[in-house]
Amino acid sequence: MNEHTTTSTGTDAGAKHAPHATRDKDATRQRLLDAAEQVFAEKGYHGTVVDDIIRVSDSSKGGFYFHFPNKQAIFLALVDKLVPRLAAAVDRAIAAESDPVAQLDAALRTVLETFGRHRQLSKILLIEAVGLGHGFDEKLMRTRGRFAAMIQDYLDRAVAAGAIAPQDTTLVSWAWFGAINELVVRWLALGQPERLEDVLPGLRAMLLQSVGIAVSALPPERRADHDA
Amino acid sequence: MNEHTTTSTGTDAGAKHAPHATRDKDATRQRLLDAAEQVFAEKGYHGTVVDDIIRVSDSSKGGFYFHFPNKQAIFLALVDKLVPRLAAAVDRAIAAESDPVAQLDAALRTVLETFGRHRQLSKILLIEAVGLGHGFDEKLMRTRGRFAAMIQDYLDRAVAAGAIAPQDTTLVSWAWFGAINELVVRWLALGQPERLEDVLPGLRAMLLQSVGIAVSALPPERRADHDA
Amino acid sequence: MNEHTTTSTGTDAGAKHAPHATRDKDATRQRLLDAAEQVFAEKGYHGTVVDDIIRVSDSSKGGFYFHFPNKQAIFLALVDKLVPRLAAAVDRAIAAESDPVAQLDAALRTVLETFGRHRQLSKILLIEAVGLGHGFDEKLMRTRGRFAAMIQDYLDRAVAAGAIAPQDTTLVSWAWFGAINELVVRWLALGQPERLEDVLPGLRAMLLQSVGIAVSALPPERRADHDA
Amino acid sequence: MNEHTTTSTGTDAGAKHAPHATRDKDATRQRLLDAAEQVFAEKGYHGTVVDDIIRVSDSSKGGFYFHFPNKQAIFLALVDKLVPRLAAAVDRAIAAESDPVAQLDAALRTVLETFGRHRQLSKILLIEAVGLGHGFDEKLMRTRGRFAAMIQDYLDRAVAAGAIAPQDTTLVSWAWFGAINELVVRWLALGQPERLEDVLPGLRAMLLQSVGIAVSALPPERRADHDA
DNA sequence: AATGAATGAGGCTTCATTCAT
DNA sequence: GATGAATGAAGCCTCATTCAT
Repeated sequence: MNEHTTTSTGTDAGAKHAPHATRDKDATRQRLLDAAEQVFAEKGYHGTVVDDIIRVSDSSKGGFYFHFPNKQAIFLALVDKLVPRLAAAVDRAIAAESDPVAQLDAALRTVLETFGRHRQLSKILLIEAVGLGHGFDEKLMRTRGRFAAMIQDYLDRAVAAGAIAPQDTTLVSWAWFGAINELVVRWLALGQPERLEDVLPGLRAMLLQSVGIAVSALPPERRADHDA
Repeated sequence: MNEHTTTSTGTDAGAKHAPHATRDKDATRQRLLDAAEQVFAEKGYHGTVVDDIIRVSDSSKGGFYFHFPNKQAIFLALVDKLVPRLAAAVDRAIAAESDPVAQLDAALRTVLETFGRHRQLSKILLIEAVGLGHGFDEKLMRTRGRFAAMIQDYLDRAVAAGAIAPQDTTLVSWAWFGAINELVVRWLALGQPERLEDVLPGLRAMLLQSVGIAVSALPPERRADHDA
Repeated sequence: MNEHTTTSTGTDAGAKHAPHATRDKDATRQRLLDAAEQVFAEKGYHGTVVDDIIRVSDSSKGGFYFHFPNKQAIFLALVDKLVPRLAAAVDRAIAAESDPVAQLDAALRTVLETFGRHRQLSKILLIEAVGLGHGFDEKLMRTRGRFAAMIQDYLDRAVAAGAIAPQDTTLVSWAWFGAINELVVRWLALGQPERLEDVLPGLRAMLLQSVGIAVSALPPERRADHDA
Repeated sequence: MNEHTTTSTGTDAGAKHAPHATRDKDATRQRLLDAAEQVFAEKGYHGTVVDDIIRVSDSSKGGFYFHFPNKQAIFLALVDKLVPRLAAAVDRAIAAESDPVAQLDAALRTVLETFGRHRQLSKILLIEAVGLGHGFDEKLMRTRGRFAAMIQDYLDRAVAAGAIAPQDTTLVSWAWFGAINELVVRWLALGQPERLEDVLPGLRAMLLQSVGIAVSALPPERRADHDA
């Protein structure tokens, strides 16, 4: 019934006299989001019933509908929280490097680590959000497009920098997204490879080569072990 | 798309003495499958109501449940019909060529043409079948794995033939599948590019390069026009 | 119990040239009845689906509805076959004796042996036929009433013969029927006692005493073992 | 018939500050039970549709399934409410007397009066609950066994008190139960005799004699119509 | 007589959402 | 803000029965 370790707002003790106990309100909302994340990842969107979220969050029907207008809304709120987070992390990683190859390394590592660390979010973003129909589809494609755009942006800058030859970066960016996405999904669904990060060396090589950047001739099996 | 051509007895044109009136049974089943294909593609799995299929197929509740034990079953029947069809077509295309590059060209062309021609099947296979939960998930991953295996098989033979360097073909095959898949999904959801086949040249170049096969330096925009 | 070999008409070999194979017709009907008996006893009236009967009888929907207008009809046909059979057997047993006590012994033994031998019929008659609603209820009460009437008839004759004192034989006959019925049901449902016939001595004593006939003072535990 | 007197909170007449609005919840549940009692008695278990109960109780589908997991559950809830009620009443009646004969009189009177007053409950308990299949059967036999055990307990005490001779009280108790049961069923189904209580004298005499207690030749209460 | 595909009314149950407290 | 009982539209599926062959 209570704050269940309010992740986000539990620490700033200053806000003692918030009007109408804002803390608890936020806490409830957060508990609902946490529960939703867990249940959606576990049972999928349609497999999840609002009561599941209520139960796991230890709140109530009324509480749920006070914070979210409907089931779809909490799902989208979840997605909307995840995407910018990941996007920002990738942006930061890229910005920290200057060499295109190093940038790709950094970005890839960020993506894989993020997904690797948050199975639940990953499932929601990459699996559960697919095939939902209605307004979901566009939402999802916009999300995917956003990732593709980030990749394309990176590629375009690489082209501009002369690091790679001019090419259809739009197409390539979607293809890259698809490739990365599939490996994550495989990991989520099949548990292969054991550690998601293990796909990094092979994936890196493949992507670089795909845009014309020669990769050292080392056999990937070798690299996989001591690369990073 | 609705071929109605009864698979089993399609050859004897006269068909005077159809044994056990198998004609009508198969025809009804086919009408149901056709309707299901249409409705599932349009509304998605959960958006589709059994009554929709009944109505479109112009049959009845009882008829539906006579032929399929439940809603899920007809969906899987659909998928199970599509996958082998596509797989066989690709196999055939590959078998018709001997040069690895030509094989990839042929396979890719087959895949894109097939999907391009059958929007509905494509949506069902690549979008609707995702995130369905239950026993669906494994089913889907098995399907994807099957395609990945086909790609890997191709790649392994290319390695054996010395056409490409040894590498982690498992990883690459999934990545390829993801890349191709994503471009088809984009086309389905966003309508870009207008004709799915237009992704062929760029995709082809990208994939070949990704495994270390140098592709002529022609800018892809150029090639797109007279390649194919 | 499922003789499949047409019980009723199987023997008169003369009827070779019956019009339109009457033999088979009756055989099918019998197969359906046999199957119905089995399935009704197993699953109860509502738990039984017509398809069950079809399957067990190895016939067809059409066949079923050719021989019986509906599900209810085959059930009633079953009951209507059983009741006269049992009634006649009891009548015969009674007629074979002249002493009232001997008559009761004979009748009781007949009833218990019949039920004991035909669990399925018993279940249908005494359990499944109860609480069916509709026109069933009256049918059932008529059946029970018929048995009660038989008992009353016996009692009345005993009264007339001076074997027992005048009393409300209507009431007693229903009570007797209820008592016997309950012991059979208990055996059917609980399997107690192991052999239905084992209730005979105790039941006999109780019934006789209930109408004022003194029974030998032997403790029933004793009698139960070597009486029969 | 519909007492609506909430069992749990019925005593505090003021009930101003009902905690957690338990009032309404219980009231709804009770309305559903009342409605179910009525409809089940009228139409039987299978003849009753959940919608009937909804309508009569003036509640809603959701309300029904909020209070009971399914149709079967409300039926069993009904039975589970009736049996202990009757059992307790009988126990009380017996405890109030010391003489075995007086005890039987009291118990019998209680049973017949209870059933006589609650036709609906009686029908549910003695008729509708029979032949329901599934888990119902055991439930029912347990119920019947409970009544039989009560009777047996009474008889055993009578034996111990030397009021009746040692005998197979298990068998007799079931037989008694069957006899009583049948007379009630007859009254329910055939309306004979007009007042259920009218079976008392005859039944009493028969039961007492059945265990060896001589009943005075006095017509009990004039011997019910002076025999038939 | 028999076959079995087809029909469709109707049943049970689910679950997103509302609302009085 | 929170609670949880109540609502009811809608979905899936069953199954007795019909009917063309």
